Amino acid sequence: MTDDDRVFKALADPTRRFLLDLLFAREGQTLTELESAVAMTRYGVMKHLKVLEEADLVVTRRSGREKLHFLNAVPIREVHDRWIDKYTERHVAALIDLKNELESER
Amino acid sequence: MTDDDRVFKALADPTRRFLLDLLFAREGQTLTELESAVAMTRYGVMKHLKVLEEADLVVTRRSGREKLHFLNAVPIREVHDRWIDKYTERHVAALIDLKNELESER
DNA sequence: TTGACATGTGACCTTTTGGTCACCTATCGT
DNA sequence: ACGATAGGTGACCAAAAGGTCACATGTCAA
Repeated sequence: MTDDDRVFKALADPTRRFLLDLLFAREGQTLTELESAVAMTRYGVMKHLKVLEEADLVVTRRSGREKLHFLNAVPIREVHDRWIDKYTERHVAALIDLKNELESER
Repeated sequence: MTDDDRVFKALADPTRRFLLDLLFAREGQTLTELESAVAMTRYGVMKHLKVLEEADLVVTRRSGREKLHFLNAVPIREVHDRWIDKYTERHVAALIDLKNELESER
């Protein structure tokens, strides 16, 4: 499995995207903190965090008995740059689409 | 299942990303053409294309007995703008401002 | 030092996903 | 008209993913 593949697969699950949202809102949360924010047992959250870690979307630091989780945006940026930009051609395409959209509404 | 979810799930599979690559390289390919480019039966490709269509990443047009497939980058851009930029802090402010400006003129 | 707390592991189950196949319909060219 | 060609459907199967649980280790704090 390639790095890209791991990242895309990790992003495919809504719970995992929500965990990233939580870490984006506040870095350094523990498993227990994250667990309390989703309707799922600790074990489910652990599995999701493991997937995110293996995709390098989350990095961790031990602090005593706690494990702190941090969002790492680098893989997202890489996927973004290597793959998504190719299809979005943003600055030009967005304007063209918007123009068409507005014209069709007249 | 939300639109976002469908798009992320569709992008999670490497074969589907490859199909998008193929359509990016040459638009309007038929099922048979696409099939010949991947190590899989026609039925497998059909299933993947169905997932891509349901995510609106691929749009189609019938032409006689052929079905032509086209890449549609709009959902990718939406996911990109709504979700990925949040983590990558890209410089898209100008475009977004312009979009908002144009939209407010409606 | 001992009980509560934070995390970890492996087995287990269910649902989803990826893929194939038999069979079917529609359309083209001659 | 008719064979070849393009695409479609539903059943089916194996593998992977999502989730829970029993049990286990390490760490804090009084």
